[in-house]
Amino acid sequence: MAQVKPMRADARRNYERLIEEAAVAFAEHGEGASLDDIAKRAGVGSGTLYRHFPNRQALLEAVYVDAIEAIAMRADEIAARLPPGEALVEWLNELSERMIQVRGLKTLLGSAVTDGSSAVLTACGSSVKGAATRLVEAAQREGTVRPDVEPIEILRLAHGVATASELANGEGKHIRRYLSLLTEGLRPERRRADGGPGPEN
Amino acid sequence: MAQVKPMRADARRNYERLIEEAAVAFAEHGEGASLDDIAKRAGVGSGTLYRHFPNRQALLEAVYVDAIEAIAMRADEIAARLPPGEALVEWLNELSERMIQVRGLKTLLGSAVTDGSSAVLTACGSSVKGAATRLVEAAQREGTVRPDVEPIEILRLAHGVATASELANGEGKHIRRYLSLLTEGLRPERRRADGGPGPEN
DNA sequence: ACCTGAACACCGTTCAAGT
DNA sequence: ACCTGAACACCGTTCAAGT
Repeated sequence: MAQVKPMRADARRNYERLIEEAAVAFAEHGEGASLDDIAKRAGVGSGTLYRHFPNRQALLEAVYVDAIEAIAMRADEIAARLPPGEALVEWLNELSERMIQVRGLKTLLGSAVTDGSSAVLTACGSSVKGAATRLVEAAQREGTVRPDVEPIEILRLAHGVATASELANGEGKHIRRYLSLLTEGLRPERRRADGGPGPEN
Repeated sequence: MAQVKPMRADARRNYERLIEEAAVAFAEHGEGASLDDIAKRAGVGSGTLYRHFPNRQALLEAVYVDAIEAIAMRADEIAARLPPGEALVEWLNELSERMIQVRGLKTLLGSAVTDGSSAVLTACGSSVKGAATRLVEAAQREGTVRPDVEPIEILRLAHGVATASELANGEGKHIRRYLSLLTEGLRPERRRADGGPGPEN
């Protein structure tokens, strides 16, 4: 299942070179980097780039799949270390940080949580959605997150928090701050400072 | 003070025609509409467009100043009708709605609340910042908004909310929902359901 | 003082010709 | 089957020449 059709040796080499150079170019010039330039740097004709990646989105995704999968896996690592509520916040923090630090990742993840997102991107974003769902539902069972919020809503709001932090300054210095302003709204109204949702009557 | 240098009649006419056509083009093709096309539709050479508007941002701003001023003025209308806390939320709702409905306005207002925003845009965004400041401070005096949040932070978060709603679907159906998830975090933790911040000791 | 529009550099995308 | 690169259409931006 790994490879439906084994690529011809030269095709495979070109494919990999393109991804390498695309990663460099995106990091250097942002997600709008010249596709022609990427092809040239990879030592292939521009037509070859289009053969492998029909549009910029496809190339962006190929470049960032690993980073996206890594984010999804971090969710479980964090969940094993922290109580559900804190784990969710911590993961959202890392997610937002990466969206700002890795140029192009924000737009890509944005399309992944958009209502009418393409089938290609749905596949790529689904592991992130899965991770979010696990964290959110655990926190809801724990009682630290409102039971009426959907995981996808939280992902979209994290995207919003990243956007807000980006406005504040280029890097992600304000993520924690904006995230805390948001999470307070995600919690059920607290009646007490101590633990346990003590029965009222 | 209205006009430092009265423009030559033809220049003034071109200036206005450009803004008119730019408004149509931005509404039709988004904020990335072809500048050359706008010049052609306005019946002027492309150089004339650049003479009046050195870059796309300048043109966008000229097209949307009125809309931006209108938003700022709405703040006072709403403040006269509702208690401070509700007024803020209502205004943020209208602000976010317009950011989504009027193409290009979101990016423009985004630059206005960005840390290192250009001098041109600062001038244009300052009335919005003023409006936000009045509403936020009134709500803080009333005790319905945390005293440690800055107006500019709330403007950035509203931008984030608009972004999140945009991901949810093209129009702004989810703004109220996402805004309420946020505002819960803007309120000081409620100890009581009844009014008045009763003195603790 | 202002306008015009050709000219330039740079894109993305396609496709006939090659291997 | 895959690659090449010229060709095309379309940008933004500049600037010499015009009024």
